[in-house]
Amino acid sequence: MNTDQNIGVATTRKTFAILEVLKEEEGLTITEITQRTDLTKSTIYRHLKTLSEMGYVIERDDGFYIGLRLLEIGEKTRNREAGYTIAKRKVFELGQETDERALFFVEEDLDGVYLHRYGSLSETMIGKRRPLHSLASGKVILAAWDDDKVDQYIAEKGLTEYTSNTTTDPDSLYEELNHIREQGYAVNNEEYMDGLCGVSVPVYTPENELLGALGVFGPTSRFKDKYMRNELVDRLWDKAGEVKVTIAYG
Amino acid sequence: MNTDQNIGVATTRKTFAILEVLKEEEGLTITEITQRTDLTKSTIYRHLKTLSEMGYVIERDDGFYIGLRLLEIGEKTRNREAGYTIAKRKVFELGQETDERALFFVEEDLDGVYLHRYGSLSETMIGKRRPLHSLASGKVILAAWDDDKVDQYIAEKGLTEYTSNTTTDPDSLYEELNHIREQGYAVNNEEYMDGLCGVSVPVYTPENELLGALGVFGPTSRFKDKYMRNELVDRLWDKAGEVKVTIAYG
DNA sequence: CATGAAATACCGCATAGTGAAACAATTCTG
DNA sequence: CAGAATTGTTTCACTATGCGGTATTTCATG
Repeated sequence: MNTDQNIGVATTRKTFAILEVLKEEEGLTITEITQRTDLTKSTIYRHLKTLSEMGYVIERDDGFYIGLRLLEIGEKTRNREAGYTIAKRKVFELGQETDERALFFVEEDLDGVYLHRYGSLSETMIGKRRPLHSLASGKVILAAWDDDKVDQYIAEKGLTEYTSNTTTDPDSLYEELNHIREQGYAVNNEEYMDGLCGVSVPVYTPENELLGALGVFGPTSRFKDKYMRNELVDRLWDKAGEVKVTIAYG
Repeated sequence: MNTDQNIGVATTRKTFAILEVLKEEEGLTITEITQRTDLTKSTIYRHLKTLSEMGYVIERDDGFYIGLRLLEIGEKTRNREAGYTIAKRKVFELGQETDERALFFVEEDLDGVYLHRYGSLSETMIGKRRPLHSLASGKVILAAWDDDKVDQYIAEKGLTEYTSNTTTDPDSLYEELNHIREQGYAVNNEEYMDGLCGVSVPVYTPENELLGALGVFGPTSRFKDKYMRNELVDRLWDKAGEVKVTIAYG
């Protein structure tokens, strides 16, 4: 067993260190990237030239930018499953019909990731990662797992406290997940961010495998218990069912 | 001047050679990637281990997949400009209102790239690259350039013929671009693919810089001249104007 | 035109990536 | 269930290649 970081290619790590910096802030110059990484000017220079020659990075007058060839690669993940594309449509419909923010959420490496979102003002949040135990959609995914995998999540990721409402105790989490399994949906009551509530349901494939979670979220002022548990949940179940049916019968 | 491919980091090229293969076809094993590249088994092994350790690639039972961390990086490009996000909304509205396929198109490295699209069945096409001279949206972008840049496009990319309707002669192209500049929109009459027509308008920022092109496309049977040039163009102009206004005044 | 800063080019050195081959694990096959 | 075949993983010696310090050029600025 080899657990040290020495496996693999150090050069590739450097390349992605640069790309991650550009993801955070575009239009940086070489010397600005020097300050944000522990890489040398010549190293960054060489890497950026390589990347821009291949189109993964774009060089403009004011600095370097992420290239659209990386978008092309990344988008592959959103088209992997037929259900993902259908879910995209459902997210938009949800947003339009409820006039709230809506999302489709999947898990990767024990993180929750936004795959589709409706209702963002400036940023789409797509690809952003969130802790599963602190969001309605995340808890829906946890509830679909067996105890072993939930244990693994707790062990590897920990139940970090984001607000005073975050579930940080394993036993409480297990109890809550059982409850979610029974009722078929999850609610987030300001557990990740103060003032933000949400409700979410699981989306299954025709083979009854979990595809992801479909959810709606918004300000506490508007997201009262009755609103979420009656109006929104029913609509979410409908949409989740439509995804399943559309996968099966087009 | 250094024009050979020896500039830069060869190792990074190998990493992306692997990622490009996975973009084309996910779920490949190491030996399958060996057949699709000129890389050694051990090299691919080491690169994949590095990439999956960083989350840019996901290892499953049946092979390797593009990781969502690459989606996160790639999505940065779609949120770069405020106008991009607004255009996304407009593309969806266009699709809903016309019940046709709609797109928002930008240029990078002399290629046209789909940034937003509505109405795809299985694949979103986002990030896919198309030749500018063979699509309505591409010609709109060419028409916004000065002759020098159009010359550069012709020289570097060439006017490849995709159908018998593709404009392959520089003089005809210049003539057509002038026409597009006058009328303020472009039409694609089966110039990229037989049976496929489209119409597109430019989208400008409040500073009157070209942001991209907004378009609608569909089958020749439905996309008659009057339909495109009256109904659709007016609606496209409206939406393009709304993008501009929304950028300026929120 | 001088000054400073950033980008680019150069180059010797040692590291780190490479490929071949050996080994282990897994699957296929009769 | 044994043996074969395929694939994944590890090892290792070699040297190609990535690295960083420095030199040079370009560019902006006063």
